[in-house]
Amino acid sequence: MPEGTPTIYDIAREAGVSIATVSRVVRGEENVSKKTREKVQAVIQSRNFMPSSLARGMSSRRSYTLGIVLPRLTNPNYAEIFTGASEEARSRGYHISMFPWQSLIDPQGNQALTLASWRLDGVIICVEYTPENQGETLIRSLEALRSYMPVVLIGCVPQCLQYPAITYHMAEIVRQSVSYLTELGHEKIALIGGMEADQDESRRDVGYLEGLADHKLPFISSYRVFCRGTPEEGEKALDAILDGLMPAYWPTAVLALNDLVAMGLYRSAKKHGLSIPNDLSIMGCDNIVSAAYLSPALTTIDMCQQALGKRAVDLLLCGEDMRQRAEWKLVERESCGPVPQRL
Amino acid sequence: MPEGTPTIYDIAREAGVSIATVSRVVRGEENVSKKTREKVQAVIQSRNFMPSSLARGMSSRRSYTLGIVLPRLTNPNYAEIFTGASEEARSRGYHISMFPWQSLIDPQGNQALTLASWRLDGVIICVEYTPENQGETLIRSLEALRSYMPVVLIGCVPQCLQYPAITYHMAEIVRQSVSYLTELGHEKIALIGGMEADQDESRRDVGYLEGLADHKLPFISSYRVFCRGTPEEGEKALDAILDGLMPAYWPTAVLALNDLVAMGLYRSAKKHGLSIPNDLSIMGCDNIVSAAYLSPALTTIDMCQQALGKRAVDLLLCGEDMRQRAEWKLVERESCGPVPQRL
DNA sequence: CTGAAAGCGCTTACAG
DNA sequence: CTGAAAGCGCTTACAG
Repeated sequence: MPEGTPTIYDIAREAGVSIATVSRVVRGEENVSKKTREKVQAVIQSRNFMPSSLARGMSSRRSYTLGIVLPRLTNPNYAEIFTGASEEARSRGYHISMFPWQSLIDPQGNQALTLASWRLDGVIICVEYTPENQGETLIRSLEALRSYMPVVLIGCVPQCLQYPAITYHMAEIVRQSVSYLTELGHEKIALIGGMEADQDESRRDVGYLEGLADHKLPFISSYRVFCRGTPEEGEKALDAILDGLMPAYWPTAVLALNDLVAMGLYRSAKKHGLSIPNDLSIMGCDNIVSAAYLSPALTTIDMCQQALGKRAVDLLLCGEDMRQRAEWKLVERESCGPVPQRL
Repeated sequence: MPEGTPTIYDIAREAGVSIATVSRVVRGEENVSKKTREKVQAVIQSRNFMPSSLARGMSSRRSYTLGIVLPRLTNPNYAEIFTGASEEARSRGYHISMFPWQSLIDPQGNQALTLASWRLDGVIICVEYTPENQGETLIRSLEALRSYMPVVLIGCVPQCLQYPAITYHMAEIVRQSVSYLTELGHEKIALIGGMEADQDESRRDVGYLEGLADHKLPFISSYRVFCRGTPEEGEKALDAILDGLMPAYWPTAVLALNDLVAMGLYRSAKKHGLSIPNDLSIMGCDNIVSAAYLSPALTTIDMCQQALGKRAVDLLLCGEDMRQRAEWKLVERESCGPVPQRL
């Protein structure tokens, strides 16, 4: 930081008052005479004085700053969560700052609590259930962090963590998605999903099996594939299904982990000469901006990410210790259609 | 912050040493006896002690934290910049945290320097040239901020700001894009651009006119439209061009402000019964992840955003006062083809 | 190799 | 309505 940065002492001296008075003016306290206030404000203006949040945070033990940590930004829906959280925080007089996942767990998978060092007023953590960040390290990190600041979790939260959280209810979502597809006549429905958490209600595969059972459809193991949430992985996953089966056994509908994966499925389908939705129906999840602009436009699940971000801030600040479920809705577009009649 | 948070005093007492010694161990100083070090480290471990960045920043006058402010996260390429900057910062022992645009300028367009209060070791600011954030407020904010911390700018930087910066050379990019399209035989080329900065080299429209002149093509004013960087705006912009002209005068190629706008153009084209690239070639800018998964895959300009983020950190930390140009490259995919021969 | 002391820039009771 | 003083949790010379 440059040398000349003015402090509260500089302002006090120049305005001919004590630092306590400057502090009162800066914090907008009422009990300052109009005359003094104006004098001090004039000096503040002229020197472009901005009090140090560091000093303020130390002495008041509040930073009026929240943190949010997102696993990766390449998935646009995290941007939505951030936007929602940011607006809600601001409207309540808080500032919010985003920290990379490495502030919690470093690339080698070690606990890395730089986040804790910031003494924030609270932090929202979006957890994605992947082989690396489930398990011990995550849990230990969170426990340690909790002794420094309140934490609210978003996503697929491990059972053992009884924190305030907003959880994705993936089982129910997938189950209802299966219903939606069966109403269109589909019976050969594949799931290209992720590895979600350790509790049934968060697991896509659990909801998938329930959905099949609801409609008395058999479970065909080659229709259920796990993959990561990128287009590349999605493309590979569908390739694997299609290349491993005779066309007569190809699924007529696929539920994708998320919209990015769905984009990969589009490419795989094209490669295999399948037209969407005539030969193959595809359903995404997240409703990212691009989803509406794919061709055909992607039918997907809107996870209401902005609202989610707002609610997380709300939950963090009200201090209640509860779990909530994230809201969601199915967005019908063009990528799901009636089952092909050819067979 | 919870009450029980341990401080350096707690550790010192428990380990039977002075706080200076604890500080030395925490900071990894050499001159501590092995025995003392181990004793202190054991206590640190057991208490999960994490020193306060606030206190540390105050006393050392360094935070080892950088900031980055992005105009909005809905454009995925900002996520790329952040990712690149984040990696580079980490490899140099710095932490980086993202601040929303409101930390600089509030929604009412006032200077809002909460950013300055954080006494960061430096900040990267991605500036987008829009009617709201050009002009006085931005410039005053930046000037004030600069007295608190080093600043590096990315993007379309107003002429009058002689800061270290990495600038987009949009004029040259558009000029060469026009060339690329003329090589495919196009003569009726439209530009759906933005309002970039006040200097020629940053202006798409300047490069557009140069490109047309290079190839002795006439400038047709209805082919040049300004719009914001969203799909909706892009769709409207092309609608306006097509609806305002007889089909015989429709452009055969369009340069879009960015990939999101290009997605909107896809939809407008479809609505007007135009097939891409047979009837209309479209070129984007940014090379966001989705670009490769549109149908047809989008030909675009890769702005090398991750590399850009890395370079910005580099520039910030080396402290040199220079302007650099951002690198870029044309990515040929399927959305640009030979001019239609029908006419 | 280790400790005592001052200081970073604020806020917060406490007096007046 | 205003000021003097203590304290927040560290780092940094300075002594020893």
